[in-house]
Amino acid sequence: MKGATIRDVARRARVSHQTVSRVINGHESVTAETRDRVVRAIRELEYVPSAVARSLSSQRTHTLGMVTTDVSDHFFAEAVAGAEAEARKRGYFLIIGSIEEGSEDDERTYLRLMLERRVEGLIVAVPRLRLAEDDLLADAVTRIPTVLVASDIDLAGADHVDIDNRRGGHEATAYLAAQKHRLIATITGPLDWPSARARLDGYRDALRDAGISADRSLVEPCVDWGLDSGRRAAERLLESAPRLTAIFAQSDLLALGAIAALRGRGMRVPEDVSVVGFDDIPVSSVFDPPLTTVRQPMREVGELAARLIGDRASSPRKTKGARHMLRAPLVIRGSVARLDGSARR
Amino acid sequence: MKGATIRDVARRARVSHQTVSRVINGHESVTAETRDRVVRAIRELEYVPSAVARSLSSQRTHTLGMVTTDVSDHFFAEAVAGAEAEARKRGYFLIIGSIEEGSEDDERTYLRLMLERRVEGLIVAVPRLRLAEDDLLADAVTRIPTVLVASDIDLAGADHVDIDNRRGGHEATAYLAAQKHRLIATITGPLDWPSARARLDGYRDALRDAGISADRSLVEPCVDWGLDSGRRAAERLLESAPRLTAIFAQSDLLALGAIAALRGRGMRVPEDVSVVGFDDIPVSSVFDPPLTTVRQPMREVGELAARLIGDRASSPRKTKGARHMLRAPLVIRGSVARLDGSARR
DNA sequence: GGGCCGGATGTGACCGGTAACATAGCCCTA
DNA sequence: TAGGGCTATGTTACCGGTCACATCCGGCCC
Repeated sequence: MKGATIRDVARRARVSHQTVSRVINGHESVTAETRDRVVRAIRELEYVPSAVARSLSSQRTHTLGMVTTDVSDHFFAEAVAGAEAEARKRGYFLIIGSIEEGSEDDERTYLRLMLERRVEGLIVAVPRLRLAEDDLLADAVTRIPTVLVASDIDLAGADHVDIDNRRGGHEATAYLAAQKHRLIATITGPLDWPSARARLDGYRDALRDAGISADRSLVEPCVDWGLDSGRRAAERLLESAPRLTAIFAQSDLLALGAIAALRGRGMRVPEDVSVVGFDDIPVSSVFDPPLTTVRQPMREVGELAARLIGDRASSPRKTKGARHMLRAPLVIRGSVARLDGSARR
Repeated sequence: MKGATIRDVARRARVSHQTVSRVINGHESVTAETRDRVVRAIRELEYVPSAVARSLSSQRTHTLGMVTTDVSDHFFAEAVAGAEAEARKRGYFLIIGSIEEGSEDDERTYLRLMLERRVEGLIVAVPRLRLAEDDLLADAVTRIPTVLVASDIDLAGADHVDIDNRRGGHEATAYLAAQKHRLIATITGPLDWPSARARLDGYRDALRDAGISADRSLVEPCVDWGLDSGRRAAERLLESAPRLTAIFAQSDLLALGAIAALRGRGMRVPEDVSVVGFDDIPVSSVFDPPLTTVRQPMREVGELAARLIGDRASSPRKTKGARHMLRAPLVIRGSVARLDGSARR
């Protein structure tokens, strides 16, 4: 019998539906003998309890929702994996809505869907959030615990989790400066991403700290974070600043693209130009040269987001949301050379 | 009012709850005037309909479930993204369960959860499925449309979607043979993955077709698909078969690891040893040398899986499941050199 | 031996929607 | 002008669980 209900089971085991419910939920106070009869009936009828009905009557869905940028992006996939693991550990099920560039569905649609499904917590990992003033999101925050990931909008009542991009950008640039580089260019991601702006700020901070004056021709923004953009950006940089000796690229892919372009021009990395990336994607370590980069702990970001929600859900609601910054440490490998006053080109 | 229900709205708009339901579902036969009153009440009460209640009474969840291997693996993330996009296009919501290596939760747990949530279709993308004889999965198949992705178990009634790994392995190897290589080694993934075995079969087929006799010392299996494994495998190969001129690695990461190892031994790629990978991950094209590899259309796999389920759900149930093979084409780049009888080492 | 207690089980309402049918106007036609 | 049919709306049951409370029964205490 396919659509067996709790009452079907009850009838077969000749008990009340309530007793079946007790058996399912491992309640005390059921005779071993009765339990057996019920368990057997469940098996015979291939009964699978309905989470839908349970949710309706118990008013609990044991579900968290996560709205994210396209999961085929490694970065977000990691965050999802982290959040999922943590959620499951706490007895929640994670449902995700992955927003594709160019799809009709946007974050509002997903947010709405999740609210309708009565998720008990919400993780929003959409960096280019256009919802700043959105009633829907503000509304969600008043209903359920909400965590914003990698977003710069400040939503009262919501927790925020982010990578310390500014510090990461600072470390990368400072490291290059410490290796005696002076003409340090940077290839940024799309500047409508808060993370791109923060990394750029870190870059500028570090130059200032090192007593290097900023040069606008050394800053090259891209429309996306991909390889091709990195390649083209490097080519533009070589036009505008042919004497640069180092590049801080805001993503590993941008860095790899830049390296390809440099090689195409007959330059060696790191001997002629040093390169630092950002992300630490899996291939970075085997690239030739192994890429020096800033590691983003995305998995931990996801975990932390889920944990914060779990905490909020269980404890009496704390008043205001905090901003949690995870450090992105510099991983030193082989794509940066020390610039000695002597040998260069 | 936070927990407003359809009846609260009805009271406020001074209509019956059924009329509210009609407005929500865009039903005809509601006066513009009445509709206005209802819409206003909905807004004032910040009413969000409950998908839970709706599902219970309508017996429809508009939800597909996808159980997959860890989504932080690029390969599966792509498949998820594809399935999600297609599902949404058809009005379904995709909920995913991402199984982590070493976590307590296994596919059975997730399968169970999805069944409880009354998903209307199921995509199972767990290559190393231990469920072959599992009652739970067999049971699921009888209840709802099910698609198995990249699995070699044959489940009556379920559709199967897979990459044509055997053909892919054949193409890669045949290409090397066509470039006059004779001592062609292969680095395989874990042989408990069906895809690894199929690619190995393709490799063997191609050798046979080219009249090259198989040599067991040229086959090097790995415990995972990662970089380090590729590196170590290449080192073992150089021990056992120092005169090899080509390697077919069953994943791009294995290939990149192998290339790193070869370089570590002072060998050039492709001049001394040619390498072909499998996957076509994003960095393959910018690697130095650009990697010749077999492209896996994972996104399409996910899309197709979702589409098959949608079709099944809407049309009268076709009897048996079909096996759909997607072709994985060889992408020729720069990591393979033609071996002329003349110059070699 | 009656009353009380607590464990095992049953009863009925309820969660928030949808479905099916009922009803009340209203217009149209014979 | 009565009856038929259509439109707008209301009424009630139902989906499949959980919850609160009722009931039954045996044992124990005084």
